[in-house]
Amino acid sequence: MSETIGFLLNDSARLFRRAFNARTRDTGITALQWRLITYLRRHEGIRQGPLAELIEVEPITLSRMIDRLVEADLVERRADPTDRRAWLLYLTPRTGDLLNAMRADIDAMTAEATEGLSAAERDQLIALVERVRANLSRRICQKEEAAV
Amino acid sequence: MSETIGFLLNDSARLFRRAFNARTRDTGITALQWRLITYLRRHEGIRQGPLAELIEVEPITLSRMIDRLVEADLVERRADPTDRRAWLLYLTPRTGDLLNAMRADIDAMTAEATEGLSAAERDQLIALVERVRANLSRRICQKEEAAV
DNA sequence: TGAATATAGTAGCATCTGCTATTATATCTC
DNA sequence: GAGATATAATAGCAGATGCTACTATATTCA
Repeated sequence: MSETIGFLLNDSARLFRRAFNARTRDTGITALQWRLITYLRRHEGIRQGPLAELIEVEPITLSRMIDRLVEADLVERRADPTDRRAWLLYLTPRTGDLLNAMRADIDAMTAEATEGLSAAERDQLIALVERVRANLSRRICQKEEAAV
Repeated sequence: MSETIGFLLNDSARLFRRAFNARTRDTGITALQWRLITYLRRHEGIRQGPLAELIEVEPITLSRMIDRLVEADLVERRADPTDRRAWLLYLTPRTGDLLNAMRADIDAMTAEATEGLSAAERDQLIALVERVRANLSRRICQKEEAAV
């Protein structure tokens, strides 16, 4: 039993990304870009820093994802009038159409990934993985607090 | 509820990698290198192709990971006497010591990630994620068969 | 045997990720 | 107000990942 939960999660996540990207390659949107956009849609006008914190990636990671989305005309950076260091993030008109067009694929992917699981098992899976995520998330915060 | 299981898995896996790498940085070994080495230890003398298939990554992905491990003197590539295209992979003497030294950290990480879960819940989590992984793995195979 | 086909591995390109360090701007403190 | 400190974002570097295309070698088949 040397297969720990960490590596199991990593494998599953990677296989999911691969399947997702294979399915949506013609749209030019990757799995993680789609997910970032869905977050952004619910927080239009947010700065990069808080968005990075929200999805719990490093600011530089987000910065580069935004670079590509701006390049693809899916996201717009507007100067923050109250702070010249900061950008405010907005979706472009293109984005809504793309999200809608991809929605069915996402749902199908999710269904395939959880095929054979009962509704109760799916709920339980999500609940358990969320607890793991919370544990790992909490560790980081504690570490930061300890450093202060 | 737009948080699908795929993205949840991805987040958890990423946070696990981050915590793992922060903890083992002084060893120079990343989470995924450690995991590759543990596979390799049980299959010394294997070729790159079959090992890639075993851990279900693309051959080129494995090839580059092996490059780095060779560079770090943890893995050795020996020419296959029966096929001049192929390499046989072996661990170096350094590797065993490193694995033993890291074992405690891995176990601690896993414990932290599943903190608050009962033994039964941990088993269930692993069982459910394994089913998801199997689903996603199977999809690829079906696709390949369909393509033939 | 020689040409067609298949296989083992790698190169180029791109995305995602994070660490450390840096720049530009804002805030705080004296 | 000026210097110290903090913050928003980015640059350089590196690892992990996969796609397409390629090279070198092996196998097959005519």
